[in-house]
Amino acid sequence: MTEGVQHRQAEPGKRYDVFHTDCPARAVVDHVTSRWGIWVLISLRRNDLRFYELRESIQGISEKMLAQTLRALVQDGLVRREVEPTTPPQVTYGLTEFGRELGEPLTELFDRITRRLPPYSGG
Amino acid sequence: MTEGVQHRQAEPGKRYDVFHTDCPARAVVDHVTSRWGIWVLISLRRNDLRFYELRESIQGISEKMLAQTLRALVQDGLVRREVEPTTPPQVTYGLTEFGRELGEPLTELFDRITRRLPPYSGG
DNA sequence: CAGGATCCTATCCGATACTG
DNA sequence: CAGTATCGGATAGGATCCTG
Repeated sequence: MTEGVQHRQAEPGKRYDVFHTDCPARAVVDHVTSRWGIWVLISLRRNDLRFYELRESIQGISEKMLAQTLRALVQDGLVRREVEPTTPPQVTYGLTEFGRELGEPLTELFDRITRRLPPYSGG
Repeated sequence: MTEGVQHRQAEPGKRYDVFHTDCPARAVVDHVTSRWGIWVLISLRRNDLRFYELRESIQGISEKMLAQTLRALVQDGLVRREVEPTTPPQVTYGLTEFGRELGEPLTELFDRITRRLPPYSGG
């Protein structure tokens, strides 16, 4: 990290850094590291997916949380949403360049964890 | 922290990965990406810190959450805890090799976000 | 299929008080 | 200093029902 990041204090008496909650980056960090955000991002790294494909890929996620997570990620500019006006309607999600940028360290993180912790004793 | 992971059985032909399981890696991911986990890890990358130093470094964190986060991270083998039997007692926290391994992508993630989102216009 | 609205519970997390 | 224990408000998140 940039060494000076933490103490980016603005006013005396009011300590003010990214570790605290006011920084806009903090919101992105929160979304990315939210319970489901990381999985959505990693899932979409491979290829674009539709809503139900995402839901199946990330088993355990509820539709509500998927929609909510997706919305936050789209707003943050990490995920791109494409609606095809067919019948029935198809919505495809994919990563933006920013999303792909963040997907890398996220995948690396995930990778390092699983490399160290064998997923299943049975294989 | 979040231990309420969906229990899912392995079915033949069914994809079974860390995305939707009680895989041990999932717990680590949850701890690392917990509200405070990432900041503790990043803080400790620079150098070892004592409890109160961590608390001051990560402004906004309560003692309860710091202790709780630290405990989880120590249990996961990411953080090392050293007690010096002095008076008053001193406890120093530092990263294990595993912790340092994970700190890298975490820092990279954080770095890429802040690089894109300038923390403060006035800063 | 893709999601919004609602209800409700689990948990997170901060404040406070106390211990060694 | 370095925590632990407890309480209570806030919120995250699941289940279900409903719509275009």
